[in-house]
Amino acid sequence: MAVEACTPNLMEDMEDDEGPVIFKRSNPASKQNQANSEKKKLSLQKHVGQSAVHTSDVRPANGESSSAQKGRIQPSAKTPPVKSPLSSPKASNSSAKASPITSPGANSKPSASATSTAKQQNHHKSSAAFIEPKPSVPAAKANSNSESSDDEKPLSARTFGCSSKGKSNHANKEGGDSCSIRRRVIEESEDSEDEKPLSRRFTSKSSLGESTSKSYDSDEKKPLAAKVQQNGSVSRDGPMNKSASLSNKRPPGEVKSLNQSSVKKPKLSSPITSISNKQAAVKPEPEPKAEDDDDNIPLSQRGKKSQAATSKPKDEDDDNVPIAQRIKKSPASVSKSSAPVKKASTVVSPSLKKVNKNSKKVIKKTAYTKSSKVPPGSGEGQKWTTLVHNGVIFPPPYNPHGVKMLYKRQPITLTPEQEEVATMFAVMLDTDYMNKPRFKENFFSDWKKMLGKNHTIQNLEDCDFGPIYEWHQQEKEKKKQMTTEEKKALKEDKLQQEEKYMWAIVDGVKEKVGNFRVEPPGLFRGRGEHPKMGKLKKRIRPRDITINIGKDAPIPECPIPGERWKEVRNDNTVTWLAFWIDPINQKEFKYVFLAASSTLKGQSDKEKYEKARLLKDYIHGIRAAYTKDFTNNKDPMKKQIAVATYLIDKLALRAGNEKDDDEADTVGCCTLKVENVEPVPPNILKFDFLGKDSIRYQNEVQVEPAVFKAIQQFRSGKEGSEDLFDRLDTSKLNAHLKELMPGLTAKVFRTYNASITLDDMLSKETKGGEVAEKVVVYQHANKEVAIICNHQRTVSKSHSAQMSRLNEKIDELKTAMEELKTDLSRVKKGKPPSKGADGKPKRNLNPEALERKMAQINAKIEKMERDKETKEDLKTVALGTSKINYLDPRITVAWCKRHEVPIEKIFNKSLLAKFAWSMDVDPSFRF
DNA sequence: TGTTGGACTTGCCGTTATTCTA
DNA sequence: TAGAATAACGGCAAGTCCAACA
Repeated sequence: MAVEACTPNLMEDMEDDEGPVIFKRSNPASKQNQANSEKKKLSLQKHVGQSAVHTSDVRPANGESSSAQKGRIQPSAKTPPVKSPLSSPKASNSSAKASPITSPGANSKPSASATSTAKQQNHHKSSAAFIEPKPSVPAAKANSNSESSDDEKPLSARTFGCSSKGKSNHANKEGGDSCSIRRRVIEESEDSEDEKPLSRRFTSKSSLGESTSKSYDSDEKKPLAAKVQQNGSVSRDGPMNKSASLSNKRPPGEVKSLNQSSVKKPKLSSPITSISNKQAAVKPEPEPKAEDDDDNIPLSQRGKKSQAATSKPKDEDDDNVPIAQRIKKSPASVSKSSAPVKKASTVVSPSLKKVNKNSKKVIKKTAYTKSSKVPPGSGEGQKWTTLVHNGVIFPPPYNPHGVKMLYKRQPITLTPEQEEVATMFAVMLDTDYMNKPRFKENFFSDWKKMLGKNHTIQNLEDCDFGPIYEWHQQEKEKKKQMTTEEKKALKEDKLQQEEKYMWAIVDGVKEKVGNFRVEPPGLFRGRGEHPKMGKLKKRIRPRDITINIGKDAPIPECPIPGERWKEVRNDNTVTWLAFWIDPINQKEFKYVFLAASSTLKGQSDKEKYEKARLLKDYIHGIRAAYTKDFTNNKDPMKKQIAVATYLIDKLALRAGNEKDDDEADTVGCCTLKVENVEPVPPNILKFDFLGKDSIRYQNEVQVEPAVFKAIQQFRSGKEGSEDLFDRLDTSKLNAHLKELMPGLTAKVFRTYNASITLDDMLSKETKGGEVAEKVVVYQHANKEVAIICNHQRTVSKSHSAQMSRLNEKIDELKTAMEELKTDLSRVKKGKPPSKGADGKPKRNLNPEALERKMAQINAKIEKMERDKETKEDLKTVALGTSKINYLDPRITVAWCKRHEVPIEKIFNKSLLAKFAWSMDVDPSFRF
């Protein structure tokens, strides 16, 4: 089906695609604004809200309903209003301005520390259950891989592989030190220098990349190297220093500047069937390449095969092969893969059946898994047979502090309910939310309802929450001052109270519960420019909560006397233990699930990765198919689907569901607006949009000319705020993807590309050496994945201080070095050493001793320089997210086994528990 | 066929615990 | 041993995606 797509032309284009790739990300630097907290506090005032009393939701528990129920399904109990112990006398109005709060201070938040020292439950059972019916590893197929080799290449291989120069752009926005990581595919790598931002730049490709081929065969059989000498701290220096660039998140205020329109898509929605009947499942690579095929191929050979396939100049390593090039890469492979695709062009299933000569094993392997989306009651969607747990624990009732805030400089007496909400606001005085008018408006609007329309407080501007803020700071300080014993006692006390809620018994197995604590009331902290930020998140009560539990299990006792659960269900087709309606968005729910380490979660995790691995078998055909479609297809919807799939695959974009007006205005692939993608001739696309969590995505990518042309076409005649893909939404896209591979959805590409990138980089870059060096290789690969997925983090508040300290130390060492040099030359001439800074004569050392000292200092300086570089390099890259969500742990475990790296060097306790199912993977496992 | 409800995963951040360094 | 740096943990917001419903 895609044969035609692979025209020589295209191939050429693809080659171009190999240029340096730079990830560009912005730096919102929202935190940076903390520095302004002083100023912020000066202007806490805001507008008057409304009247309309509405307090019942926020009142403290005053149980009035009957005692704990025994029945199965209980209707929610209605609760009469709670009498507030304190009346709210009217405070006198004075015209004076509210006094500003002066003390800055740490961010505060109702802490819910709860250090649950998770007793590790036995995962043996569970992991045993997950043990794959490990297919006997097929004989190495050292041949015929050319066709698939490229397809299986991770994105990074294309994007970062070729000496890409990571560039960092620090664009200061709103006083924040925002910067960006730019990834791009422009030929002239040198130009990166031009783009160098204020701060440093990093060459994104380290020397690591050079060690492409190395056989790990010899290591394969070795046991997990717990015995390997650990080298202490993981050195972050080394090759990884060089990579990428920095970025910061988008400053809140900048959101608007992007003109993200909130215009919602009037979807044209042509029926998906129009695609379906033509596009058939893309057959996986025909060769009987099992998931583990590659495992047995020495890396060196793999390297060779891909090189052969590309027949590129020697120094141009395979990393640099772009998607399209892979598609075209081995003509043979293309035709091979395309044939089945064509063949399959009638129906999905036949091709799939065929496919599953290959994927049979996959299906078999995942046979233990059940579709999670089967109609309840059908029996097939069953998630558990018996489920016992103790429900949830509620935050303690509000304990009034009695500190009076000021209104027009006069102390105001508030009811406990009013005071509670005022306190929620007061403790946020030193956060960035105080710079957001919407936050304050929403807060005041909700609070005003509680105050009542005749209350003295009529506007936020005249409110001075300073006294409450100060009180809160003092409380924090007191807590800090507690002795270790006191803290320990508190902790133990808490643990004791919570212990019973921490566990559930699922099918007879004790499993940890994830979030058994009901969320405390507070002010909603939406991310980005969320329209509902600042709204009151009311206190959740038992009557809001639906419990899910086994039929024969005892109903959890309602922990608040006199109240009862909203409902008790016995639904074994779902995994949640409890839920309540999200008080901020009534259309949504908050669930209580089992912890990540549970069998159920592990199972679905494994299914996720198996699906992504399955994509490896199909990816070649899929790429060929979309290439053909965006090149030749005249049907606008198909063309859009093809381009969207290309972007999702190439850039790891998210699907991009439609959003309501009451959500932050962010986009994903399907919801990109015209203004988010700027075509720059000849074939560069500049992306700039706010993605999930309002994290800015900035990137310049060289794309295939056909894609470039298509984008221009999709844009033509549209306003900036209109949808780029007006014929498309995620359901259509996913429906289409499912025709190409069973169960395929947009997000699978992210998992696939992340995992295969890790696998690829680890295999290419791991050399011998100390454990610490190998760990650095891992971190480097991890970082590349994080960049691909645009996983950012806020620059820590102390980052610049830390950098300055490092610089100071380096300077000191350099000065000492200079002195030693002088002394050495003096000593060599037979003179005494110069006097010290204190004017006293220094000890007379012989030249050898001086040289030794100099060497030591030099080593120190070098280490510090590396630390500095690494710190700067990673200051905006979040490595954890991909590790937790996108990287198949089996890749890591197998690599650790092969290279005798203790797994604890890579996975912390939580991850070890979460990935217990992957621990017995064969060392030869390859994604 | 589009919309919505529902269930789940993904993701960033603040707090707390642990480790490192002087 | 204290304070700083870093890692781990947990909270909760915000995505994805499926299927029932209108």
